[in-house]
Amino acid sequence: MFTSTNSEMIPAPAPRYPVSYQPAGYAMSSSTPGISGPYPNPISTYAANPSGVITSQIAPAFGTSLPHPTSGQFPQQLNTHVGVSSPYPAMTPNMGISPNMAIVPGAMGRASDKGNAYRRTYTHAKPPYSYISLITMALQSCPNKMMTLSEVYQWIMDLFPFYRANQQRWQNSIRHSLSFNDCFVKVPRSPDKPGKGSYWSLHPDAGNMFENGCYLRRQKRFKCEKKAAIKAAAQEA
DNA sequence: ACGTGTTTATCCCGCT
DNA sequence: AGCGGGATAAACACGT
Repeated sequence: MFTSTNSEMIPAPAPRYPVSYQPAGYAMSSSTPGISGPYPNPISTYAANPSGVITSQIAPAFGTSLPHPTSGQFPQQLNTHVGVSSPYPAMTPNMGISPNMAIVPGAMGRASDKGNAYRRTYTHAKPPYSYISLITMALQSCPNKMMTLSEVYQWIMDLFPFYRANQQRWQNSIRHSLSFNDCFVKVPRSPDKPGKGSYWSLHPDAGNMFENGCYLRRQKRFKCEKKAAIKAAAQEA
């Protein structure tokens, strides 16, 4: 799919987005030895012209894979000796199975796993990221750092098969997160780009909420003082 | 009608 | 136990 590393022109599938943005390519990497996580690797975005031809590759904001959910480190920082495509450090044979991993029948695994009837995979497990971090990653992956609600949904579903089910439940949570958390701000559509819903972006003062920390839980919730003051005044009246 | 956005409520969990 | 952050449910308003 979108896994080519050279710069030749690659015909893209029918663009889902009118803007010059395509979501991450998918690389299930069944040939990758060791852990074959369901997460795409690399996570890259591509600019495509209106006819759907990719014109350039945009450097991914989050490196070539997703950050480790608790250390914030990327796989290549954690592990350089195997081609790990999941956001976790590589497993060694005696590490056991992490609680976040699902075990599915149909072994592949690395050579040392031969005889093991199971393949380690995250495919059906809930990704270990909070909705806030998922939204943040989605927004940061986009060249202009803003997305519509439906683009956020699509980004999450493209990357995490888990979220292709029970959409009503988690999408409600996404809307709640966007609206409730001051770190996300609505950006009105420009008149030349009519459509449904606003764009969402990260509050400029929110900083990098997950930079050195945990992708499950922020150290502290970002609160916009101005917004709080307006809210307090409204309740006073 | 449906998607989007806001708000309130409740539960859970980890931390102090 | 109290608190804060997050997940989920649900009611409601609004615009297309």
